Amino acid sequence: MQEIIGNKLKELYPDVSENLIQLQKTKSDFEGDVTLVVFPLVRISKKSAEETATAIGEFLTNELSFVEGFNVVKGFLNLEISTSYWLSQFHKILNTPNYGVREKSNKTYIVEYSSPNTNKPLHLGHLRNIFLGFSVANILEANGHDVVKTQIINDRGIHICKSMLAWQLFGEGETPESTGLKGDKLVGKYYVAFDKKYKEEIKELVTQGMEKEQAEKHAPILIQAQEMLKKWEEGDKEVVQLWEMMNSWVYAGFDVTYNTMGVDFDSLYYESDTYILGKDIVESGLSKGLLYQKEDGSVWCDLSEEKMDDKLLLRGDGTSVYMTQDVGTAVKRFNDFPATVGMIYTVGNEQEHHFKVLFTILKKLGYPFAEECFHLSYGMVNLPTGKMKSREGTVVDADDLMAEVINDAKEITEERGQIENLNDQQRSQLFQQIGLGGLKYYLLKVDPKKSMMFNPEESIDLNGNTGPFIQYTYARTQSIIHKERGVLAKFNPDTEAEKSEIDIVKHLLELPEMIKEAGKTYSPALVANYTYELVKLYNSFYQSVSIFKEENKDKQNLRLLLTEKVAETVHFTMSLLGIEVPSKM
RNA sequence: GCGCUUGUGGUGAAAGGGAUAUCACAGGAGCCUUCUAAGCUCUUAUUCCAGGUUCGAAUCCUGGCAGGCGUACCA
Repeated sequence: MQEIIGNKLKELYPDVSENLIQLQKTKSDFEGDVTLVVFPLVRISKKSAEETATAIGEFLTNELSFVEGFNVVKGFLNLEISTSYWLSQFHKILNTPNYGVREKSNKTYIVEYSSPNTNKPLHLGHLRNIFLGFSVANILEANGHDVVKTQIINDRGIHICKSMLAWQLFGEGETPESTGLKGDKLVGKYYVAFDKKYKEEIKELVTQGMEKEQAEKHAPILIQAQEMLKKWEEGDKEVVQLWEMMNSWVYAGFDVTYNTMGVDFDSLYYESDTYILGKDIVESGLSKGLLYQKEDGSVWCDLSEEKMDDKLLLRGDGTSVYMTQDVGTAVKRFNDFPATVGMIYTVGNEQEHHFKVLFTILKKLGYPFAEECFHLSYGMVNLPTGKMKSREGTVVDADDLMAEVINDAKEITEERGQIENLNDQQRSQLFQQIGLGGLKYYLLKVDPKKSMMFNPEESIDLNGNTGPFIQYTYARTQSIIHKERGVLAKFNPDTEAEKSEIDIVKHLLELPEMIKEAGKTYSPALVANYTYELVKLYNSFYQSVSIFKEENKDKQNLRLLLTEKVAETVHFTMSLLGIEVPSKM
């Protein structure tokens, strides 16, 4: 429509350019469907806004059959568009296969999310991260791109050795099997055990008269952990074996969590692999003179031009830091997937500086893909009690939280759901869909940039702008669709239509643009808001007209088709958020 | 100190420079003999402050104020 009106306007004012034509939805307080903002055009028309608007309104009403009338309010030209126009647009939608999905672009995007440490279980913060990354991957796919979902697994380093050591010291041979604990939980338990012992030792040293700072460096258990790390780097057989065993526990535990979450990955990168490549790259960068070395042998990247502090890439003793490994990972990924035009790092905003530095270093090392890296930064999830700290045990565990929301869903559904005809397996699937749907929607509907407060006591809402509300509406559509068998005839675009029906059509027409925008801005929140808006319109429609009591077949048909299309769209957009929709609830 | 970022009804959020700022929750008033009331309809209440750019600013710029994050030979 933008195009048609734009072209028409050029007949009236040959000088107008595309960007002067601002069409938008008419606000609900005014008559009309589409509004042209005429202020930008007054320079060309050389008349007042009101006069210009009236002139254009008259012109368009005469020239375009679908413009039925117009009104002018303070320089805004509200155009009234015919019902038949909207219905013909709806007809087009019905005939578009995979409406909303864009054509193949032959471009590859890599989306990284989760990227856990292998020394503790996943927590609430990971949930926001993973749901966000997973959803962005889906959105990019809907935009026609090939997507590689990946993560970097931080499986080595001093923090990993800490839980290994604690297990060795206090574990008495415990295994997930012997304890019945999930592998990641068991390992996490020893990470906490390490910290407890460590703090005790510090306290003891301080009472013996040592400065706190010194004590923190000289606690025997820390020294032991550092020795273990060294042994690991040297390939000590026993340590590596222990490392492999405990990591395998953690992975088995993570798999269970990912499975419940309904997310997956296409490729995995391990820090234990990529840090070596990182070191090689840094050394070659040094020999090319792109990096510099200090007297103690440490290697740095000069960032003074960028007004940042220089960044260490290799320690004096030749060991690597986090950044070294990240350089290696990035290079490896672009080698593995040469068609990549974008790499999205889903990582919390606490690491914004880190990624700024990373991308700068990659650029300085001469990798053109540095331009294609993007840090999808999101705000922290806070608790009413303050910040989550894993060592202090103030985290909300991912598994626990999911179990809790699923249980909430169970209670509420048993109370008011329509589940008489479902068997046990179908019921538990439904509870999971609702509980997780609520949780995912809750975490995704907010702009990722904003930090958020999460109250586990109150858990998640079920009314209003929530996942279950959308799921509920979907279930309604399904119940209608199940009854409609045989009723549906061919669509007749010449029928009459209610306002609530046209409103749905208008919103459906916005789907492709929304998908595009969400892909461009990596924004699941946009998808969530769109879907919410759609089901609200549908519920309003649902309440105001009857489908099966309608005697006019064409009208009834339109309502059924709208129901089907809304259902299909909700299914699609919710799937972009990683949320399932039930046919009954 | 410096850098990034956020400030919108009581609470949580929305608004690609456009009209009288939109939703939800909570509060108030209604709607089930009718396709699922986890729903619908109505109602009360909001742009941190001060300047500036613009025909037009929640949005852009400058300066404050307040919160968050960062500024490691940690990850």
